[in-house]
Amino acid sequence: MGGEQTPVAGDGTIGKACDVLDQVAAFARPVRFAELLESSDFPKATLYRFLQTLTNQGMLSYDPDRQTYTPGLRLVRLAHAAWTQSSLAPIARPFLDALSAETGETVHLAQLDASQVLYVDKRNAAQPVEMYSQAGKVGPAYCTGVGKAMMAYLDETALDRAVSQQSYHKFTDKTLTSEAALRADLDLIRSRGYAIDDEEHEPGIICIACPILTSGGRMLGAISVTGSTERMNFQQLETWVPRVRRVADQIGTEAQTWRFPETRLNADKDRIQAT
Amino acid sequence: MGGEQTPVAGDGTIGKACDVLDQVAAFARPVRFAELLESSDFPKATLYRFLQTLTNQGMLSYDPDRQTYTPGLRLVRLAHAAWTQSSLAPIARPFLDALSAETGETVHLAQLDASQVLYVDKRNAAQPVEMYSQAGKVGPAYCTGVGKAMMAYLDETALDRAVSQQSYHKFTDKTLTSEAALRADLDLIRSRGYAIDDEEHEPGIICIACPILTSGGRMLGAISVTGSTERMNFQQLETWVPRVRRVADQIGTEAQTWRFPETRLNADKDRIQAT
DNA sequence: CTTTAAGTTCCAAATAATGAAACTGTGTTT
DNA sequence: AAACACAGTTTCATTATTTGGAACTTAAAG
Repeated sequence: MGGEQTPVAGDGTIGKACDVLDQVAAFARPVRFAELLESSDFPKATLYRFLQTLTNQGMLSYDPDRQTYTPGLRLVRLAHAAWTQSSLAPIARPFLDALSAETGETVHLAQLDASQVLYVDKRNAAQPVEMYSQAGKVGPAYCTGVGKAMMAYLDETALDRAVSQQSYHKFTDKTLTSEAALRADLDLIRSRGYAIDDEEHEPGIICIACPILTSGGRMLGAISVTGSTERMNFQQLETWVPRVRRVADQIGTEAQTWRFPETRLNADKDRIQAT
Repeated sequence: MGGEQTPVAGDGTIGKACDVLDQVAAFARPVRFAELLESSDFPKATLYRFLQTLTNQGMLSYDPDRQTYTPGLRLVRLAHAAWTQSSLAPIARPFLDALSAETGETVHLAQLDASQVLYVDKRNAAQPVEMYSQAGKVGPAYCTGVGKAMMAYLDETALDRAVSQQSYHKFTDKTLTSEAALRADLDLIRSRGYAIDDEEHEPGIICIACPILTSGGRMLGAISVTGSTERMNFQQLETWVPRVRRVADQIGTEAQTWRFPETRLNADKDRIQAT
């Protein structure tokens, strides 16, 4: 399964440290030193010192019983800050609530991270949102509605990089599996103003997605409404397009206008009320 | 060499980079270069390059319109991995569900991170009191039930460090504000097996908390049941202690026994069902 | 058109990272 | 019990990166 390596290499020591973090995260389970060593380009001593330092910093966590590493708690703390300080997710929240209530369908808010789709928030008709089990997930960009909607509005440089970094795995027989096919679809998306995913990632799952843009044309993210072919077809799903586009525009405008509320030094985060 | 100057100890370049991340997160809002420079020990050029590199790595995110930095999306992705790979949170989940259903009160799962309480999971009360804490949030350790429960079971070295790192701000007139008072309470907690928070953090909020320990005595975290003085007193709340302790023990045992399920290389995480 | 502040680049000196090899400790085989 | 294999840890001379004062380039204010 190709493309798990970050060829971005550079950025000195910090870049290497981040690579190690990604590597640990990529295992999707607690991992031993020897396993990491095998899948790593670093020599033993170097990798060892990285793990020591990162663990010491709380970016990794080490289980002495099992002798395994996992991504650390400090990341959770920092991610919480990332989520709340973002100029997109907190703003979009009420809009997602509304959109979810109106459509009764699954709604996603996504951003682009390292040419991948990162789901930042979600409304599922049935289940309530659980922050770190649902948001934070990543998915492919070339075969999802939000992914294509976002890529379509990247500037040329970023687009080239993003397009070339996709892995083009054929999830279904409708998946676009070439750069050319993807670029053609992106052109279509730009002229139409929204993206569709016609079972390109999962059979039976279709969706429409709109980019979130600032007035200056900068792409911030995307939102989508997802349905299943068992319950609906594209005709029905596309009736939501104007609504979704309006919501996307509103979020884009607000995100641009919005200033972070002034925090008084004292009574800002004392509302924890939890022991 | 001495090196007594820096308030924040550094693990070389990586430690410094992490400090910068924390600093950005600590502002709790998008922050400009100049603001960071002012609150930083680093010289201009150094800080500048750190911000460049971290932004480039996705650990920070830069808003070109506003010229501000916030913690980056990559942290959200990594935190998601931290949450799912942790040997505590996923295991504790069903137990929290059960405890929440039985008690009808707010239930927290916390871990210790840098001598602070980090809330890792949470269940809201049936009759939701106004509550702002959420997963990822941090709180003080010296005046919360979970915080004291965890500190009481640290080994001597870690305890000394933790106790000395508390800020001892007097939130209410019942807050313990000295190292001596805290240590005395921790002794009591050890002999009793659970911690109480008697409005020490917020007026009207009381709670009982039990540590989660491995059979080897290693402290993994804590769980708590929180109530409000308007609806109940300690007599009532403490009837839950045996139940909470049993749950904590079960979680501790499972966390120790548990092996991460083998991941098939193929059909691992494609169940995203999101476009 | 100045002036001031904010952000960016340069480069020699200082510092930190590197990694081959040697070492330690633990558990297993002969 | 000695010999071995193995996973993890430490050492240290070499090499590469980081550092930060100062100079430079905008961008806004007077």
